[in-house]
Amino acid sequence: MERKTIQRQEIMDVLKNSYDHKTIKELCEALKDKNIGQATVYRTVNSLVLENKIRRIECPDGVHYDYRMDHYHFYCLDCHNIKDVFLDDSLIDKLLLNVHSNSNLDDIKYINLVFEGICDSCKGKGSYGVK
Amino acid sequence: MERKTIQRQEIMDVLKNSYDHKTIKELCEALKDKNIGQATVYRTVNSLVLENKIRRIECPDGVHYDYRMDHYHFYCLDCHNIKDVFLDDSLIDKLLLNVHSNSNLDDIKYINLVFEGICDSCKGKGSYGVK
DNA sequence: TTGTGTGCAAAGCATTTGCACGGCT
DNA sequence: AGCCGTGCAAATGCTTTGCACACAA
Repeated sequence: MERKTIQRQEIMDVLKNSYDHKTIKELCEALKDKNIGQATVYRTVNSLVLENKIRRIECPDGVHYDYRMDHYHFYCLDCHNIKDVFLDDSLIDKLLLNVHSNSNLDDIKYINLVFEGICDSCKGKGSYGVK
Repeated sequence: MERKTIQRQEIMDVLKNSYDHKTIKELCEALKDKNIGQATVYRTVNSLVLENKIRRIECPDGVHYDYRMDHYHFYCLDCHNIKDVFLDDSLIDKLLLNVHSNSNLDDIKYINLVFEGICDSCKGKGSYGVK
């Protein structure tokens, strides 16, 4: 997929202008007045991920997307919010070096990394696990 | 979920004795002569993941499971095989410290980490991306 | 023009759920 | 006995696909 289409541009725009991390459903919702079919949203988002233009965030509550590739994410198991996690580049380098020396894998194209836990505001509530 | 049932034991046994990283479908397949319903497999596996007894591996080709929690995984985008990746504990500690200092999150219960790339044997073939 | 992208609707899968029954404790 | 876990089948939900048309190159 290489062509610049209106749909592709609109989808990127929604992702760029979002402060949250949208799911496919939310993307469709945000684009509903633009008359873009959900099949197009799926196809476009998939190709953007393959091109390393956007990040796919695999969370327990489903898949979310982020238009930036320079950071990772934290998912709160209590409130289900996603927070950005910026890691030092040097640490990522060490990580890749470690993978290489321990497993002899040196051609890594993508890192799927999500931390799951309890965020600061939820820790105060002490409600995790309470039904 | 706490009870020791035959089904729960059988499912753990299959995972323990597998060298690959089974999907739900493969688990059901391996258990088909044991007369265990797929709903039970789903329910049991989900609770085992929540209890941190097994690891959920989110790959582009679907979800796989590993009965060990002491390592991470690499997914080959070409041959779709999954390889174990052992990371130094000290590095994981640094990772968590980095998350804490950069994002103020210190209650992390689970790390979802999958490296995606081209494995050694596929690199030789040079067939990645060729249709 | 030519082939790729799009929309729509339907198909395809993976996962969850309702319900009655069975088996741990 | 009481309740949780199980099996079955159906329901749900997410994602992909077939096809005809539209549009970027």
